[in-house]
Amino acid sequence: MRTTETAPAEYLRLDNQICFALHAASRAFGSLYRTALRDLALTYPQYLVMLVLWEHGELPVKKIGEHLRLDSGTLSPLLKRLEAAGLVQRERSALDERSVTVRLTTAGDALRERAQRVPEQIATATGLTLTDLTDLRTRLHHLTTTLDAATPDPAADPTPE
Amino acid sequence: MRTTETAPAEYLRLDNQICFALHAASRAFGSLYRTALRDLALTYPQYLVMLVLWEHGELPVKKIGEHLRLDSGTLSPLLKRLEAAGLVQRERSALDERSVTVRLTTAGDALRERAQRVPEQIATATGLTLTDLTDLRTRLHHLTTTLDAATPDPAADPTPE
DNA sequence: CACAACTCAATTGTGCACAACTAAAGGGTA
DNA sequence: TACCCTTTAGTTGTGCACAATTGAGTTGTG
Repeated sequence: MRTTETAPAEYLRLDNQICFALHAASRAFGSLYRTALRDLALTYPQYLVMLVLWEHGELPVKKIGEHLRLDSGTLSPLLKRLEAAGLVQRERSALDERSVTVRLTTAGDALRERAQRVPEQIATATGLTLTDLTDLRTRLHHLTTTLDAATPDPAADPTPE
Repeated sequence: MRTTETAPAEYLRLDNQICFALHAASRAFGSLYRTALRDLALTYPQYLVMLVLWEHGELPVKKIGEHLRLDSGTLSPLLKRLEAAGLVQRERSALDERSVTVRLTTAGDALRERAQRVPEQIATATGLTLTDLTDLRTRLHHLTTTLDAATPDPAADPTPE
């Protein structure tokens, strides 16, 4: 007698692997970025924040969090480190004193130039064609959207009778 | 005058998105697992370790690390927490005193039963077919292998003249 | 105006990832 | 046997992710 039926087990084992595959791939990307970003003295999440700022110029913490799906618990200390590195400046908004505006310094803006070559390095390392990269990106984006929709928001009212 | 050519910029921006897509997808999976594993009182990485042990029964720390691509810096404290929870038992090997064997306790083995339903919940939440899941898993696995090969091993001799 | 509800950032606490290092044990060779 | 090199866990320190909480500020409503 077995504790498990084999029929569901095969199916079930599969997505254990998909979650692990995603976890491992994410960490492998992390290692690669760590290497590529060493010269810029940025961590990978710091680089993501800089990308958002390079694109949008100036944003409140809240908006950065929306772009990156991160909350203040992660961003506050990260932004302090970027400020300590002289790359950004944080200033409490005059219009709404609750909000803190994050702005690039001259050094932060200048770093953009040196960061230009990073993505190409990464793309080469993936060994994928532009088409494959686009396709994978699309799938992952779609997957994230689906997963987010399927995950109950911990802040949501659990029983709104 | 622009600081950046538009031609490479389009190409370069793309894989900024792929790395972010992977990062976001990984974290979205994390949230989903956090919810699914709440009843089992396991974190997602702890669940991965348990999966390895359920499959292989008894392994030294080193082997667990090879399966999950994790080192002792991550595994040692994690395994201590699993031991404190009564799920595993750690014992220094008699044959090789450097090695620590990790074994499931009765409770750890019993948890397998309750964990059976987790993967199905997850698979459903992805909203993907079995075929799509398999395909994505394969792509990610391949991507990880490629990335690992492209990432210089930090422990490797940097200039072997 | 008063007050409740909400918003935003920051803080606290737990856990994971990883580099760098330490310590103990094992294995090989002069 | 003595010495060196390697292997294996563990420890330390830094940084990220996230839940829960705090506190200041804002908004809506009576």
